[in-house]
Amino acid sequence: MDLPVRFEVIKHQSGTLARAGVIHTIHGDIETPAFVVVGTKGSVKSLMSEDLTQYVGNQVTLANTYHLFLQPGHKIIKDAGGIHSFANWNMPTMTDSGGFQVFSLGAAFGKGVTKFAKGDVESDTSVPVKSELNLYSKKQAEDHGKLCIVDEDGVTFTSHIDGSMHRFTAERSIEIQHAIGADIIVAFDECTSPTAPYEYQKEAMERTHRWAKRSVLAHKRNFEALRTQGLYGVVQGGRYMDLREESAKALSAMDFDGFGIGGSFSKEDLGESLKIVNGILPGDKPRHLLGIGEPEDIVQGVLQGCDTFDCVAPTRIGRTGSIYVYTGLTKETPCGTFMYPETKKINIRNEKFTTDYSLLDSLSDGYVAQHYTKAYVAHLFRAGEILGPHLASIHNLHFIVNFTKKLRESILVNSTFT
RNA sequence: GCGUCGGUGGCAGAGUGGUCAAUUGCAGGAGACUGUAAAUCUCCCGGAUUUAUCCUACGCAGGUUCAAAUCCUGCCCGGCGCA
Repeated sequence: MDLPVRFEVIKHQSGTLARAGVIHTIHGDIETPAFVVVGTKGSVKSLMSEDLTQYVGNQVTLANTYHLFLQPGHKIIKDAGGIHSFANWNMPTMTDSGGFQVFSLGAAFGKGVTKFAKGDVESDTSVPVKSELNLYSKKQAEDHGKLCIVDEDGVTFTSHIDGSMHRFTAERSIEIQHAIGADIIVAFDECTSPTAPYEYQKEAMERTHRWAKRSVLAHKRNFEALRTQGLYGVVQGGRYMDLREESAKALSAMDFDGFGIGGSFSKEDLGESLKIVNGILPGDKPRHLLGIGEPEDIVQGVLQGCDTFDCVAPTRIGRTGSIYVYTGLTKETPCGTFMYPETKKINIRNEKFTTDYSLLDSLSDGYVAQHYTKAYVAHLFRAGEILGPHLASIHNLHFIVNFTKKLRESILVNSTFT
């Protein structure tokens, strides 16, 4: 019997960890490196499935376990026949475990912290070194200014929707992901804040390893799921190279179909960090860089051996008026292994675009880029028309999906056979 | 014509003797956004300028006062009512 998620490397690039390959799933193949479109609540914000297949051209989407669990509830998705039929996503899909929400609703809640640390980050001393155990209450969460609290066994969330309390454990997350039915599911982990001190990062990482083991066991207990869904484990360790190394080793020893690389990074060390991790992770399994996907980051990730990337940036910045465009120049990767197109972002709401009748991006071959002008999209944004964010989202997604595809082609053209 | 209410920054609309270059919303200018608490958030928004400060401003013109967007007089303009 074939594994539900099977990875095939087609070419390695000499001198780097970059590789081109294919991830085979029951709902189709994913040619890697590939960008994964994010549809957290089973919806790529403002896009219907046909927008994805006809105008974006992505191969795979990612939904979120925590969000779908709260709304509409995984039972409804299961009864609807799984996420593919429920959302009309006729392509490979992934679900994230909810581990990111431990960060976004926990340590990062109300603090404006992102998983990317720029430069030196002051440690947030309010982060407890020892996990808060038991005795959780809504009031406690409010006192801590967060909507979730972590303990050894799992995480207790206060719903950001209605304040109701919910409990996630490794087993629970896997059970929900089985019900949702994505092709690739992810072990429950804790995404830590870049402001958390070393001691906490280490503790959280070790706990994530324990959850990873439990996730594997929970997955193996479900024979139906085992036949149709692949399970990824998540490497943690934050900004610390020794922890990253330790985490990669620990996860490599477990029986996963692929790996996610999660947690927080410092912008400067992203490449170095990935190099260490991917130098350890087994070469015959796919590696997904969780939540990172600005063009330059993807170049870094591909060079250092990552195969897939998801990121909310294209849709989120698109919705708020930032448009990816090519500059027309080419850039060379740091080690000179291949050339790639230089990109930049423009703010389409800027005054100067109101009378700019040129195409949204004449150098991009996307449908939106080639059929709508900057002046028109600028008008849509100014007029508050929903079509503005919609077109911007389609364009940015097509742009980044295609940008990643170009990197794949570079590898195929320039590289040696494996 | 008489009576009455009102005329505030691009617009709407607070303020009704000093704490007012004037609350707030919209419009406008710019920025942010990386496993989506996000069709969101932040900053700027009379002029000159380095914070300070100075200048010009609350229909127009005078006046009262140490001090007026705020009080008084006249004028201009608008709504409503009565002729």
